[in-house]
Amino acid sequence: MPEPNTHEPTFDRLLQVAVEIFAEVGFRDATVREICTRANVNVASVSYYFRSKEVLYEQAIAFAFQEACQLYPPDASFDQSLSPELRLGLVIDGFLHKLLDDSRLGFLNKLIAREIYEPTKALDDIIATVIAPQFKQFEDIIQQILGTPIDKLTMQRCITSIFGQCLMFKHSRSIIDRLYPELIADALAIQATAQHITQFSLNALLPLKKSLQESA
Amino acid sequence: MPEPNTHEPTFDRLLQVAVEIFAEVGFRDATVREICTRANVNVASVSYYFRSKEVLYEQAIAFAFQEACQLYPPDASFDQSLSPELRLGLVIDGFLHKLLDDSRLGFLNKLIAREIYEPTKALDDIIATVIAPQFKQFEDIIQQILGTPIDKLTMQRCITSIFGQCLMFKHSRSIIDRLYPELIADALAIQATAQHITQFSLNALLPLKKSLQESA
DNA sequence: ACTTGTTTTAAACAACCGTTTAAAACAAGT
DNA sequence: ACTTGTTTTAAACGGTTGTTTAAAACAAGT
Repeated sequence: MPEPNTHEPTFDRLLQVAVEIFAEVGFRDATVREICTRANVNVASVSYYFRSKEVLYEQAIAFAFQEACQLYPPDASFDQSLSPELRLGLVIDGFLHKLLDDSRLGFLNKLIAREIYEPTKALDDIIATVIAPQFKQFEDIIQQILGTPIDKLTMQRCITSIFGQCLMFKHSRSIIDRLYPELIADALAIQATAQHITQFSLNALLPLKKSLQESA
Repeated sequence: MPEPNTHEPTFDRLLQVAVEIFAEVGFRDATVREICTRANVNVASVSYYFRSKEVLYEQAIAFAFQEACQLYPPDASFDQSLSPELRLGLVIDGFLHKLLDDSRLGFLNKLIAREIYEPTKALDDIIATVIAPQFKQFEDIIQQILGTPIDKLTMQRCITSIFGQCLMFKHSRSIIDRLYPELIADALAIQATAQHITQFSLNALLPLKKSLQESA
């Protein structure tokens, strides 16, 4: 029985493995030798098919993005018929699971999380195509929850607060593992944690509504 | 006029510069050559005074810790006579400023933030001496705010939520700089952002108190 | 079978890393 | 002045990195 990855063309195997390894250890710590070894491919193939490690990285991100698009099409969180509170919960739950899941589902979000912490040239693209839209979605949801327009900076801070609570579990994973491992022990725990972040944020947002109404 | 760092002994200059560079670029991306160059010292000095780059790193962290301890002694946030709400604000404000300040004040917290994202052997020490106590302080404050004992996991999640909101501005600095630069434009803006995180978290915590009382 | 263009391969390259070496420079005690 | 122990120095070492090379293997058309 031949290895499964021997049948697919070299180019595709390289891309797939590149996504995995870049997501695992980041651009800097990933070596083209490791990528090629795991893809059953000669070291020179990276230079041959892509021009450099950098180009391979960009293509890997693009590939992961395409893969993600067709893997999970427009979420239920975009369904405008649902209440904004429910949609906020769906977004957070999906985001957290993708950040913590170790299957192919989470590769894109892991690449992005790495790119956020240690940016490369690719970050600006990622912000434009992924992060800014996600922030916009948060903004819309928050807007609908509050009902009334809100101060621009306050809105930015609220988005940051929600986003920060989620990313904590990726960027500060080491702390979670050592101090609070139960919070992400299994899928159920993750779901409960997502539920907490949602409720925590909703609790925090509602008084903003009140103080706005009172001052009107 | 001789360079100021020529008078201090080699050992001390190495430590000081090491703290700076490790805080700036992290353990992996820091090169002993760069450290030695900026300290006006020969490359071999690292092996001579410390055994290796690793040991230098550990000593640098320890040095930064000592420096921080005598630079800002026990905060007002420990003053038990103040209200827990106020103390929460003080902790968050101090933490955020140290995370974002580029002077010597912030070196320790930057080293720690890096260590959290990409742990080395030093992390366990740091958790025991810095992070766990800080989390304990959050726990005490939250406890006092709520008045009544709270579920252990809920407590852990609340601490994580607050901590995550703060660390967002360090670990996801690239996003802030590109999308919401006004949030940390100057000391005043940072203070306002800290105020937001505090109010956001207080808003989120209070309903926990209510739901506990109601279920009692 | 032979040619042509593409793909794969083992080996080498140049640059950089942390670390070591052995000699030179220095300081202090006698 | 000379010895002894410490510090500094330029140079080199061994290993790893991304990238290149030039020859071998392969595929397809005629």
